[in-house]
Amino acid sequence: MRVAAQILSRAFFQQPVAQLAADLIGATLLVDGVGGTVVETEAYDQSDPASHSFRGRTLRNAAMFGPVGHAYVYRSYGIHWCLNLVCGAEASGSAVLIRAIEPVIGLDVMRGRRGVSDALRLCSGPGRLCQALGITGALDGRPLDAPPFALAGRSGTLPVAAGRRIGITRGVETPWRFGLSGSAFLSRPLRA
DNA sequence: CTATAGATAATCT
DNA sequence: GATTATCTATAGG
Repeated sequence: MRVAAQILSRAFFQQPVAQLAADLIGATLLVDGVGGTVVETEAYDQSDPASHSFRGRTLRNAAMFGPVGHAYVYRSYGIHWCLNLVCGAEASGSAVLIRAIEPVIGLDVMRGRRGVSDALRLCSGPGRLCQALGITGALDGRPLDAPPFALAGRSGTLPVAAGRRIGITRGVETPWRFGLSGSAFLSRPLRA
């Protein structure tokens, strides 16, 4: 078995967005040394009516049309920050939303930022994990292979399940939500 | 356990 | 003026 985690290459981010979203399950994401294992993602691309990039480039979603392997961070419902990883072909407007991670490193830091002690509620949701990891709009467009980010791929094969995305009103039929089967850290259970 | 309201601001119609 | 890739607190079964 492999011990050291792989640094993710440029080619990794140039996969089709749904493939990348599935392959990110099990990856390790850290911000300033705080974070854990990705257990839930959703894919969005420009042909998808649920995507921020659907109506073309705007000031907010500019990072989605920038280089792959960078972050797209936006404010949701005026309150929360949400983290995406830009991917696909260059300037294609594709990104993977990170919806939940299993907290592994820096639990006390995350508890302090979140004001919650229960590990199951620390990072189980896109807004929650951004608060726990200290992700804000200041990180929008930043490369994922340089500080404060650290991202490493999984080593083996994991049971990944797909389902419908959450919180959208258009494109609901597209099964582009992916999660680690059976994980207790999903924002919501995945049903087949 | 499920259901619903309220917060809060950029973007879109 | 309406909508939104959300979360929390609170009320009810």
